[in-house]
Amino acid sequence: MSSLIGTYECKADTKGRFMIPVALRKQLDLSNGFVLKRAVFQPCLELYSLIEWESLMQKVNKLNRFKKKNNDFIRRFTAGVRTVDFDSSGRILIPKELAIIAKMERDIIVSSAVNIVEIWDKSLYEKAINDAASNFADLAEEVMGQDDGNGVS
Amino acid sequence: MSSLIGTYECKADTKGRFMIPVALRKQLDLSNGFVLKRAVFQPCLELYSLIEWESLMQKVNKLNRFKKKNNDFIRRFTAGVRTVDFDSSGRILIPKELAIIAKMERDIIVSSAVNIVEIWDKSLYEKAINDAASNFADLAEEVMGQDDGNGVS
DNA sequence: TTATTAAAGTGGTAAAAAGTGGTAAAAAGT
DNA sequence: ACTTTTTACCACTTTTTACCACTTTAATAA
Repeated sequence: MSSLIGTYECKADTKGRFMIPVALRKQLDLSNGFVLKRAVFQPCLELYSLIEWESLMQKVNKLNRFKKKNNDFIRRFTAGVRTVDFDSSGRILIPKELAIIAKMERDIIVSSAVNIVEIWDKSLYEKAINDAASNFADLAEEVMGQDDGNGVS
Repeated sequence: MSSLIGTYECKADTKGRFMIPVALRKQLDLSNGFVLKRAVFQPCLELYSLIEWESLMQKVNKLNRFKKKNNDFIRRFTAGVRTVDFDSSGRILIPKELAIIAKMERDIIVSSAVNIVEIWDKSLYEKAINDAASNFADLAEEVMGQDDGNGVS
């Protein structure tokens, strides 16, 4: 699958449904449904095409479950998976539990991340972006910002 | 066989019964009953379809029972195995001993783990998930390999 | 053993909650 | 200006919850 492009803002309705922006929807393979899951490191959700998910699971399926590490990995990685579909009007419904995990309110950010789509509550998204930005600044300064005249300006 | 997909939250009634969510139930082969057992590594229960269980038992049966270690393993592994069925309304009853082993209270998590279903007390599940998150990067690297473009983000 | 009692398990149902499908009007894009 | 997309609803269906009443199994005491 070619990589997806775009960050979009949308609004959820009272039932927790919202429309995936057309521009993004056009890039998705709608034929087989999707898998929505909680992300591992961030309070957001991830949307996989079913194809993508199944091929991941095929790999996971090869793991020996009598190793605790594998067992833990499988559990953590597949935590909070749900299948979702677009309804007749092109909306998806975020299951209650997942909406709670990602602290989703009205304003939603839908953002492509290579071959999956991330779904965020808007304010958390902005926070994450800002945090990442300031970390990056620190990192850049630490690595490149020595006062010896050889730093990168 | 394609993998099971879904993490659901349910509530047990006073008798320790709860409904397997339809979405998950639809994915299960209901014709032959199920095997419920305590997990090896974690305080949770595992639900196997009979097919899945048979194939696991076939592996176990290959072990040489004249070795004490194997014998001990088999005993422990098959301890607390129970067959369960859905009742007329699609509920399953967790046998008392198993409920105690998994410390199950009202809030239950039912979660697919590739080809079996794990059943957890909610608070223990959350704890397990959070514990796993802290070393997920290491886990993922070890379990799935990395940086080959097919890894897990 | 058998009668008595407690605990575990079964079956069903009304009411609440969650999810589905649709549409008119507002907003955005062309 | 007109077409497309999104929002904010409403009405409806399905699923789940929280019960109650009953049957079976197990445990205990006479």
